[in-house]
Amino acid sequence: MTGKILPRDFYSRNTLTLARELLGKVLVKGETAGVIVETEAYPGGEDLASHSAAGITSRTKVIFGPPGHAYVYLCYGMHVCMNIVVDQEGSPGCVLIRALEPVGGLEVMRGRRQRARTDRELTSGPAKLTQALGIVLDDYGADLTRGGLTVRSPRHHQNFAIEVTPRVGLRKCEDSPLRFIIAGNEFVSG
DNA sequence: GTTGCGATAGTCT
DNA sequence: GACTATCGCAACG
Repeated sequence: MTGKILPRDFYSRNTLTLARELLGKVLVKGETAGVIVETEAYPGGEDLASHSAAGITSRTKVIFGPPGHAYVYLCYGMHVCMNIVVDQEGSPGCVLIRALEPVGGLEVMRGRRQRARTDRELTSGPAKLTQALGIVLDDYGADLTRGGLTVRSPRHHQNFAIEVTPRVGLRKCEDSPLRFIIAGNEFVSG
């Protein structure tokens, strides 16, 4: 179902490049897996919507560390969202994973997301996909090049068109075109 | 099918 | 003490 784990070097490029490159890659946690079909870039620095714009805190420190790690945080007091730390150590940058197309462990996902009435609702949103894959706050800082939470190449490469739109759910910098989706994919969020 | 709103807790001012 | 990178339910059409 999935190919090789992506190496550290893959992640040490700029944030916008990674937001595009991560589309079509496979996020794997335990026996569950999904193809990344929607991402958002949070470059830090000048981008005031990035959590890292406020500087290094206990929550954001992983974003300033080496790339290829997970930045997991709690949103609205009840939802868990997952980012991938990118760019070189010392340069803040991360990519929010907003939607997946489930490709493995569907039965496990359905068990974790009883509210989902269709398979589309399993992973068509940032907090839905973490619930479906069993990603929790304890996965903060996890190394994505080894262990139970990894990102891999797809076994069979497919061509697809990429669409760019503004990011979702922001009050700051809401017009910046930093959201990337696989055009026409059914599992992209609404 | 669409719109509106309440829940809930960690983080920073 | 305010704010939040969301979701799901209820009430419409």
